[in-house]
Amino acid sequence: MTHPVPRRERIRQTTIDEIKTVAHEQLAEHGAAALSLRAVARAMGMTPSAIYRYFDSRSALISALARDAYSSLADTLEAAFLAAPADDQMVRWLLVARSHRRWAKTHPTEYTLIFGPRPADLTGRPTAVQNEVERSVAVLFRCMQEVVEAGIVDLGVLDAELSPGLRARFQEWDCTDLGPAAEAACMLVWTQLHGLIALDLFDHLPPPLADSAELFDQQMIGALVRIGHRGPVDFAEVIRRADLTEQHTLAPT
Amino acid sequence: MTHPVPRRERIRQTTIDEIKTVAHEQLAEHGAAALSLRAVARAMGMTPSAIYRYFDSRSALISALARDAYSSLADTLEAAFLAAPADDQMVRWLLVARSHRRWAKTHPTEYTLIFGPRPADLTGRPTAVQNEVERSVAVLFRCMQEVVEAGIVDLGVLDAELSPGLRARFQEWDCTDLGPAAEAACMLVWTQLHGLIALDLFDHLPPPLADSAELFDQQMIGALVRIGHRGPVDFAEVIRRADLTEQHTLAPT
DNA sequence: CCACCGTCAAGAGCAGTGTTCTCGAAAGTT
DNA sequence: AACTTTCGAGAACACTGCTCTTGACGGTGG
Repeated sequence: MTHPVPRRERIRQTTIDEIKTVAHEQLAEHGAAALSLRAVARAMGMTPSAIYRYFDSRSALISALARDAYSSLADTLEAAFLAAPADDQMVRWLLVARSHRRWAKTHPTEYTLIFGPRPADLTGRPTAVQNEVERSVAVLFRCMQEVVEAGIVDLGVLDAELSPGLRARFQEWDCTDLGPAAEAACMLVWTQLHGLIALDLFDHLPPPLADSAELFDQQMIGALVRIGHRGPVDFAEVIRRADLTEQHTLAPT
Repeated sequence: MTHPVPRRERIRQTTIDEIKTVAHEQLAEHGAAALSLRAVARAMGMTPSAIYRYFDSRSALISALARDAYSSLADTLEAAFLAAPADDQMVRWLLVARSHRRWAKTHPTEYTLIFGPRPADLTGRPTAVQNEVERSVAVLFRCMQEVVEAGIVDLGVLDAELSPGLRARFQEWDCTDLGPAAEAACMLVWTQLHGLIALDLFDHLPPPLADSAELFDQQMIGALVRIGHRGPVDFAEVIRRADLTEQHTLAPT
């Protein structure tokens, strides 16, 4: 049988992958700023100049790693969404949020690469990255949509809070068929999620609260509930259900 | 009259200040990672080695800048708190939050220096930085205390959400005489505030929402109100009052 | 007044970096 | 077999943070 893809390009792709792998290790160890092309080349028995056959510059390499990071995060979120129970929207949201936090904790350097200052010279992004990030927010939107449709939260309260100008901005965004209030709700939980993860990851929380999964759960459930809950919510009960399904899906690996 | 402080140390302090000033400019222009000791020395007609008489290393310089940034932010917040009307706790909180956002927008590199990944090798911090950051959170606590005492929000709802373990952690924190629920409330608005500012500053918001003061106001008021509001709140009215006092205090400069 | 001594700045130098160039060897194509 | 494209090596340039040594200046004590 013949190879549909030329042998030349195949081995080229493998070296590209090897470069990215080695670079990924260096990045995970010493941080993004300390990523050295020469060190990467040295680690894989190459000359620094040879790397330039595969990446135009150091920034290009980091950009590629950043794109992979975006993709990895999106994969994780989608997987969490699909693995979560479809009939319990509250825990589904909590599990998605948890997987986001877990990913950030397991891939700290990638997280800073994505959400840190200036995403590593991602200037020339021909919607390559954009697609990946939209996959992530899509998961968030689906969670929100489910929660609203299930009648768990009422967007009426939040809708009343929106100023005309802000509502116009949300309508201009319009990346879904949900209304402006739903988009505002997404932004709300989104900022809360990112805020807590970032503060935690960068050691800006007081010691007793650092690395606290409980604080995260409480804030994430609360973020959803406070949008406009109908009736009281037993936080502990939600957490217990989430823990249960998580053990169920994580155990048989 | 004689100088109480020796002339020697005085001129030394001025050169230290000059180094910090020049470094600050370079930092503001090309970012923190691109700060070059040689460039700083070149800009002020010095030799690179001479700078080592004043700063042990490049990290030491950046740490010094970071400390100043912390101090600057704390000053800004305290000033905003004092300038705000004491009888309108809701707008007082909004004005403090706004000043935080404004500071972040006017000092982007300093903000990333503070809240970005690994605060620039701030390993040896003998509570020097710690004091400054506590000044900042103190302002937040005072806002929360005022709002609670004024009866604007009810901590009872939030208190019911806390799990025993989480309540224990908050009590262990105990950096104020307010209860665990109040501290949880502070963390809530704190994460929301930081999350939105960080996302905005690092260009992670969709274009229609980028750099939106309206979104910020809505989220900040909402964060406070949703903790446990008594009766409906007219967001537009709060914003109008805040705008008024802001024009009042900003105009006569 | 002079000698002293701590402080300062300069200069050279080391090890490292990203990047660009040229050149020879290998691989694939005709 | 000849030609072309691709690849890697090596040298070189302009940087970087940092260290060490060598003088020079200035305030202070004899």
